[in-house]
Amino acid sequence: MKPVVLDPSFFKRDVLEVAPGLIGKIIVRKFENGEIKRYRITETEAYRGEEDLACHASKGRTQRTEVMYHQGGKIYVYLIYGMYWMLNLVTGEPDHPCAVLIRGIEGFSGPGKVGRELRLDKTFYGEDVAPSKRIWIESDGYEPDIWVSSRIGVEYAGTEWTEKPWRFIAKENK
DNA sequence: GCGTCGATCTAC
DNA sequence: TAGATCGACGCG
Repeated sequence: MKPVVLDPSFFKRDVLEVAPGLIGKIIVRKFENGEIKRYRITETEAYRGEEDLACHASKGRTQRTEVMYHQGGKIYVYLIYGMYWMLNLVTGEPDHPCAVLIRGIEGFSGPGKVGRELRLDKTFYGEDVAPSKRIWIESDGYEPDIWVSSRIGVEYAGTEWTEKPWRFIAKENK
């Protein structure tokens, strides 16, 4: 099937639909030299609103979390441990601060490696996910079976939120 | 202003 | 199992 660019409406749904929906989709990165690379998404995690203590928005609306309060289809990046840029895609309607963390793409397992491969930096913050920009998503109709588990590295949020089955992995990849 | 810590990865 | 490395956040 010929790849089609995902419509912005894809992201304006609940993050618990978008996160598994992104598994098997293709993330496209246009680099500064014009080179375009495509990577199939193999792993995602959902972060869902202020009540989700693992979500950065649980701290409220700040300069850092601002973009999550916008409508779906924008990029939320942040620096972690002083060296890794995490790639997130904002989902849902305005004032519902949710985002999907891209934890893995084909050939690169782990969100830090994803950010490094895609050469992210702070200038991606708030950018639209669109072919006119540097990052967008395509579908070629491939829909792998999905494995679900709890989220990684969010123990600080307490067991209620750590145990949510909000991590999605392409089964063949596992 | 200052201390703490993090949605990670790598090497020892 | 600890170190890299720095911005956001909380406290004062």
